Amino acid sequence: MRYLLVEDNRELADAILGRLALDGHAVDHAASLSEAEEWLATAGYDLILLDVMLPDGDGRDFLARSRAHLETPVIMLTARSQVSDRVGALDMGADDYITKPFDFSELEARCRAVLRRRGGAARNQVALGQALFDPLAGTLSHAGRTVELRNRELRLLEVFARHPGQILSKTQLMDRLFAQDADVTENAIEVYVGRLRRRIDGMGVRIETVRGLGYRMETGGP
Amino acid sequence: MRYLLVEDNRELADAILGRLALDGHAVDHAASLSEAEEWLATAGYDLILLDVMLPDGDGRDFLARSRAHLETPVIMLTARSQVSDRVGALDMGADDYITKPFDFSELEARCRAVLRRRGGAARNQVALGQALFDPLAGTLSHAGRTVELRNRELRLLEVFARHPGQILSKTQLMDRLFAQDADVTENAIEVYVGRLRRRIDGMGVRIETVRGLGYRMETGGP
DNA sequence: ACGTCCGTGTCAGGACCATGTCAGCTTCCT
DNA sequence: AGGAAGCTGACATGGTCCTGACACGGACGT
Repeated sequence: MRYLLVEDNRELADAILGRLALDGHAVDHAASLSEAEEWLATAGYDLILLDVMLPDGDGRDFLARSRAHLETPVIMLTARSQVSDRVGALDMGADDYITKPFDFSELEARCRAVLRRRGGAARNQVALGQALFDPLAGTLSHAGRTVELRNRELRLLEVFARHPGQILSKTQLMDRLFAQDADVTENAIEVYVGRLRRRIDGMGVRIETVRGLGYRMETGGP
Repeated sequence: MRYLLVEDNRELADAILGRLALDGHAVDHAASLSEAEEWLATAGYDLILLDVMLPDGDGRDFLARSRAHLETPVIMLTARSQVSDRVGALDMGADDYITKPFDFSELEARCRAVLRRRGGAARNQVALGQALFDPLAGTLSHAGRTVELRNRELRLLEVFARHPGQILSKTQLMDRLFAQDADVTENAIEVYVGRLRRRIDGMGVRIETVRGLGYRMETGGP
């Protein structure tokens, strides 16, 4: 899953980033509302964790403005358990809220709960060439055949699907698949590309090697 | 990628220059704000690394003045982790900041992140005559035909695309293609120009030889 | 608590290919 | 004609990439 964390306290942000990365999620970090908007403009997220107090505005106002054209679920991080904060959060369109300080396991539980609630309703499938990619189900279908992808393969294909035809370096892919501080060899990417290739073989989607630069997904040919 | 490093400590500057050159980036160095302005007037950059304390002024003031007509992303290099420095940086229009002393790999990660954030959204295909050059995909298309370029050819064409119609000496091209300390003959450039020519033959773009001076890309003719 | 299974990341060995050099050739200028 | 500059086919080389095998650890069921 791909999260966006909007939180200006770097210490707390790092802690959350680390913890969520342990669960295998890709988490981007914005320290302000303007930064959050940049992230949102460039990528789709499954969940947004939004602080209330931010250097350039109030998270609730931001949410109210964005709700019209933003369907991603949002969990608010309220500084204190002030009633005003909590009441406002849900009214503004947040899916849940959690008060600081909070236990990480509780945060994870809230995330799962919100994702379950949202994910059950709308499931969007993406066309990849003639194949049909369902990120939520973790499947790829083509010509009546359906393959199931595992966690890492799924995330890898998600990244490729978001940048079709574009060369993605192994470093870029690592940034998406692993946590910043994760100590992983680039070889891991080679291995996962290999596994993904074997799995999607003959499904109208292929991943080409561009020697020295990275990989590129092609959706055209046979 | 083309970076501008604004840093007055020569020792640190050299270290950064060396490291970034290893990644294949072209990095120019300015030791003061006035020098930085000269560089900015002559060339376009993909990213600027800007120190806070400079002999002729404060990097933040410089950034605040320039932000209106400067859309290049900026990473601030703050001397210490002083809160005043850090808070100011983002408000002044920096895209990110990093505190000295920092690890080179972290600097690289920040650079990647900022570039991804900025450039990730709009896929910029460049028109080269009647051909369409897609640096991210590493392809050149013309009249329904598409050729794939490899690493060195791609970088070479990138350099030419950035200076269309301009004569580029073999030395200039070598500086862009190879690391500073790389021990490469000028003949390598001749070889790569030849390979690139063969690949883009008939695509409305050609590279002319200017005897004794270098090469020049022309986009006009057949 | 224990055992099993599955997903994950590393490693080593090998195949493959982009790369840079060279030598001989062509082209251009004087 | 002669020399200098540039072009190109061929080649050795080193790096990049692929893959089977394996160790590890968490998830899960019993």
